[in-house]
Amino acid sequence: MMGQESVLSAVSPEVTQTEEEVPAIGSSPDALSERQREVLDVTLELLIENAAALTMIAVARRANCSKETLYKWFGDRDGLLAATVRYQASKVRVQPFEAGTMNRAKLAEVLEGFARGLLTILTSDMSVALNRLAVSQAEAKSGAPLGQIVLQNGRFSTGPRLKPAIEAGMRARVLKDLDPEEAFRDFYGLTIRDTQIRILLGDDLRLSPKDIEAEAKRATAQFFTLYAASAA
Amino acid sequence: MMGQESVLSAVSPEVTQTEEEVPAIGSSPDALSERQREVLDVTLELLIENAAALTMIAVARRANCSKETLYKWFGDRDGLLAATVRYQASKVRVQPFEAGTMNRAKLAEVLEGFARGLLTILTSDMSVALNRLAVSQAEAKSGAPLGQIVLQNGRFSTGPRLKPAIEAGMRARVLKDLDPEEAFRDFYGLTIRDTQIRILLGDDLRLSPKDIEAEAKRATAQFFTLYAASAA
DNA sequence: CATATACCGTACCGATGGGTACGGTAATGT
DNA sequence: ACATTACCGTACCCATCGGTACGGTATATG
Repeated sequence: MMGQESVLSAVSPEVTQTEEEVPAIGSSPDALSERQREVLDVTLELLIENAAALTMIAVARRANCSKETLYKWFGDRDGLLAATVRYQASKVRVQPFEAGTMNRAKLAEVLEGFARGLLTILTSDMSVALNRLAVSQAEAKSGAPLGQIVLQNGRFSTGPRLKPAIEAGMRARVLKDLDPEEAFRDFYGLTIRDTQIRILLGDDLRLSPKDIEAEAKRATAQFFTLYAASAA
Repeated sequence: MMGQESVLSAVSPEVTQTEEEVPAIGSSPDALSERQREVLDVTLELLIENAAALTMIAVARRANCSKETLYKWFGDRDGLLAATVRYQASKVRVQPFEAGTMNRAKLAEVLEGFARGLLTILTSDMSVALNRLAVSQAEAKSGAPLGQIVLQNGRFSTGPRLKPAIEAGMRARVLKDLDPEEAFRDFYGLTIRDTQIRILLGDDLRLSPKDIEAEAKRATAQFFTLYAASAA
């Protein structure tokens, strides 16, 4: 017994002899086999289509696998969900921002790119579906804190990634002295405003790429208004 | 038959001879009897305690009423939920802001009060529970758009209420010329930032009254930085 | 008193869905 | 060739829950 055991180990005691697949970049896909990734893709698919209809049989049927296999791999329904969320999160790895000479134009570019990315992600069907799922499970004491994973992906991952740029901006005297975490949260607020919550609540608020571009520019300009170093 | 019929009108084929209650302004308490309000309070209670355990029998038991009565009054489960959300929304009516002389200090006071209120509401257990519920039901095509009601309460109600103040600020040359709706959304973003979504996702982020006070002041100051009229 | 109304409490029904068991099959290893 | 492994598909069990039915009681009304 135990050739491919439960993935939701969170520890993965021994397993993982990885006979075929390179773990790719660090992201650590938790030793998911090709087939397992297929299953998780199906789960995401169903989740986006209709979260209410996301049942074990539905997944098994569309993935052409048996329920028994699902339970063997993922333990139970929550395990499947957690694995799915983690899997999706692992797909969105981004470049960590390379430090270099920093000036206002460069910082503006980084900020704008960040805002664009954030708006694009958070308004996407995928993100909306995952956030809805995580929110609705958030109160359950179930050991799987989906919310944390989602936050990791939508906020905590981008936050630390942006902070170095802000700090570089401070060192280059482009920005005032400030707490990078607070500045980041301000920028986040200026970028997202009420967009995400409205979408999550079902408000039909769609952003075209043009809208996103404009919003990113606006947020960036506002950020500079708040935090640009006063004089030279 | 039919003395107190289904509340979730939306259809109510014949009924509604309205022998007693004026519908007041649109929203109105929808002619809820004392006993019905009791039931809805129980529902809210259960919702806050543990939304997953919010079952018809649970409500009936704690409210000491029969399931049959619940169905008679509210039609079905969704009807009960919708009535509950609407009921709670009806409890939070606020004063509509009285116009008067406007200056920077006065506007700052209004903004700060608004931000305080918004933060207080959106971080409360009640709001979190209702938002979780509405978010998780948002995709369902069910005729009851809980999300709209919740938005009405958490954003759309406060938005229009704040706009007159912003407009007054513009007229008094305290603020630049701007689109009140956009300015409101900016202020909303500066106030809430990532607070609400983090709480909804289960992040244990608690704000003390002191914190809320500070956040409100910060958001207000930032808003003026963005939008104060340049010179006199 | 008789009747109707409104409601409670309990029992019941049917569907759904999580979780398990089992038989069959294809591939792999010895 | 045989055993093992991993898996599919189906059938099955069981708990839960939405929704309905029914009997009983208190109140009001004529």
